[in-house]
Amino acid sequence: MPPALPVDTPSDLPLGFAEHDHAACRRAALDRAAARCAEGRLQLTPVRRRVLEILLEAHAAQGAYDVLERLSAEGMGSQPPVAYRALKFLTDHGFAHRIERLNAYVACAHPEAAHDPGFMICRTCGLVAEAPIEPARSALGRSAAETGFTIEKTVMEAEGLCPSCRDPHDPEAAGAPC
Amino acid sequence: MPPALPVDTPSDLPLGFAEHDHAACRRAALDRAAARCAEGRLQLTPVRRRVLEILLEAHAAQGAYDVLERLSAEGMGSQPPVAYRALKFLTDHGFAHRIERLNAYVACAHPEAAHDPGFMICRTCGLVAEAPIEPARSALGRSAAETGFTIEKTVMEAEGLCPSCRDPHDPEAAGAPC
DNA sequence: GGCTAAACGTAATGTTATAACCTATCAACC
DNA sequence: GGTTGATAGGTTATAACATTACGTTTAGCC
Repeated sequence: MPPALPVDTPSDLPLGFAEHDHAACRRAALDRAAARCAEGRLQLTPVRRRVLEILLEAHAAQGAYDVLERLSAEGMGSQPPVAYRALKFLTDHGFAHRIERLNAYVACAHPEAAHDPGFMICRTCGLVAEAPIEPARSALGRSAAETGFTIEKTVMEAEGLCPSCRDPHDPEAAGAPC
Repeated sequence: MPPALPVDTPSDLPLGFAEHDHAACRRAALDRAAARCAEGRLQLTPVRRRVLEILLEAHAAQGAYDVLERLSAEGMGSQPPVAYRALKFLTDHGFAHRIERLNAYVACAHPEAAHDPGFMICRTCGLVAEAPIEPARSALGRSAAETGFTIEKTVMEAEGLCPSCRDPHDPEAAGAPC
């Protein structure tokens, strides 16, 4: 068995596509969320914590009803609002993001700071990688500036093939297990 | 009554937010679509044509069921697949786009050529302006290139306030009637 | 005419999301 | 110690969005 990989990815790939010690990755994200909640007087209640854990299980998006099914199996509520309320808390506070293209949710890969996220979604393996975006520097941001449009929220999602799915046999192409 | 405005907007605002002769705008879009269909052996059937007309009525997004209701009132089909099939035809061939953020559809503002669209969505008046985007030059495109991710489709949507809704009394701020 | 492919009509169902109302908990305050 | 207000959770019902499946019609072609 190989030694545990560091949480910070050795390659320059974004977290979703890079091989890494995911158990540590999950733990770290959960700890950061707990710390942020403690600071900000936000309540990381059992349901909210569990939903975040479920989202953290993989760098892939999960539907609200998938999450609900997991909760339900564990006796934590069986009706849609339970899942939607927890997901709203997590997305409102930046612990998770909604992927509009998929009507689904992912844990945030950079929960340290507020940011406008962009996503790369692999249509084959379903992995989602998050890239921080500066709206002002995006193509759409430039259009908005010219137009006088005030951007409040951005949705930036690209769908396609991740390195591993594109070149299944290329060892250079990352190592996320697809 | 003022003379008709030219279809090409006098200001540098994108179509959705700029004052313009919308009747001419609609006619032109419909004519272009008809021409493209004739060239490409695509059938612009009555239902498809009517759905495009409905979408062209305003530079705002309409839900599939809004469209269906209109069709239904005119005796052109009353079940969801009627609307969804027509919308799929229009979006597949670039005559319309889907706005993921709104689960809704807009007529394309630049149907001459294939393009990756970006959108500015005003949360107050609902107007949607389309900006052509070059994915390769977008922030997400640069991330993808570094990552080795192959982009096949992009979703680029900004939600916020259009010039008119932000500065309701400023005559400089376009003139789209909100 | 008979064939095929594309489009359409319709019923049923699947998937995603929210409204509305009530209860539980807990801390602040008098 | 009881009242109050804020926040979270439980539950029912329903709204909103989308697709599957299957049969019929239409248009073009041999």
